[in-house]
Amino acid sequence: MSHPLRQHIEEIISLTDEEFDFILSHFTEIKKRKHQYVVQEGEIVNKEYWIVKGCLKSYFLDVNGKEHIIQFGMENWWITDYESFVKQIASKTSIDCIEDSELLYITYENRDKLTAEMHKMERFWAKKSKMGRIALQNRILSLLQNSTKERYELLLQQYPKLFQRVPKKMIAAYLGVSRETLSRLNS
Amino acid sequence: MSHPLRQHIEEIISLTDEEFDFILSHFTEIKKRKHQYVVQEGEIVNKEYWIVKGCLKSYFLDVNGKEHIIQFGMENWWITDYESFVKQIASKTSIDCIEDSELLYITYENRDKLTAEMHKMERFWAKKSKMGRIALQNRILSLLQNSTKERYELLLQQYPKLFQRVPKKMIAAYLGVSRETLSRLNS
DNA sequence: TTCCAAATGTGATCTATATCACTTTAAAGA
DNA sequence: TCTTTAAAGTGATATAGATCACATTTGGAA
Repeated sequence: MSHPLRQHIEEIISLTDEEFDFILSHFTEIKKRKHQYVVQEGEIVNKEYWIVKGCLKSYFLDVNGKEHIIQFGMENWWITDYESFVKQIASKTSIDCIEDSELLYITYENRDKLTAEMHKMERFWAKKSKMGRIALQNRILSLLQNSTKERYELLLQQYPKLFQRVPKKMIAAYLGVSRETLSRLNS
Repeated sequence: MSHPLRQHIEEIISLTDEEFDFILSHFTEIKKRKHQYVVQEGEIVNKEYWIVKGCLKSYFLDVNGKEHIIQFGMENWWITDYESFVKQIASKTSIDCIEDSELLYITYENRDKLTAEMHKMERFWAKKSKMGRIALQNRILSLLQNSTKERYELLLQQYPKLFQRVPKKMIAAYLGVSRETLSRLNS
């Protein structure tokens, strides 16, 4: 069985063994424990992470110290502070591990290099960027259109595994609702 | 003075006269009157529009017939149903002119062709896609974090011109609030 | 200029959700 | 295993915003 990252990339573009080895050589593996961070607010993020195993959240703390979750990440997902990574400015968000996690990261420089060296990967990331944008637009539409209960049920339906892995209060912070209200949705 | 589209593209990549002429040859100009549509819900969108002059809205009608505005477009902005255009599936949204408008459009095929023929344009659109994604993420953050009044004031501050050009009820439909509540924010 | 439709403002009421306070349950360390 | 901390449930209350109803203003179209 091939490397999970290879399977992931080959969902979009096909690769030879040599090409994949070349790609993989631009990545580094790291392990993090639950509660450890991979990105901290204020830093200029120069890595993009691909999740081999585990679960993470990217979140923003507002002026009142309230947490707003932008994204959960699980196996086969990419995670970083995208704005900081792309623009090379200070990050507004942090990323923490919700479980012990195994990650592969690529640095900004290596991603740049790989994009230039290998046109297929430029296309891969362009596609990912397009798909990410579409997903965000649909989330906005859902925030405008659906009630809290509807958004809760849609999330439950789309990512049932998430509910076994992350505390409800984080689901609430993702949906933009208080944990008390979320709790009462079940009754 | 050079073509406005050239100025727009040259904010990201520089072009020779020949290159720009080549790019422009892939576009077609159209004019639309106020209240005319450029995209209708249900169609497979195969054009991306660049606004030379005018003002448009892309919106979604929910099951109750309530309008939710995804995006306003004014001079130098791109507009289309991005999900329909990229995935070539039926559009969930419609796009109407709020004012008489002059548009340049590029078809899906021409965009594909131009991307393949001219690497610079592949990079241009990749950059646009990244920036679009960042903007959407910030809008989600704002929906999660800010009160209606704060979102109203942020919009007013970011796009003051918008308030002279579009009815308040559309601003309300963009912010995700009733027109009555928006009206009361001023008092 | 007149007339009609759309846009806007505003009062009264209803409802979903936030917030605060406290209890119960579960999980993680020591 | 015990102890501490985090998570989750629930009642009471406050509040922002939706909804309905109607008045007023504005902008086009005839």
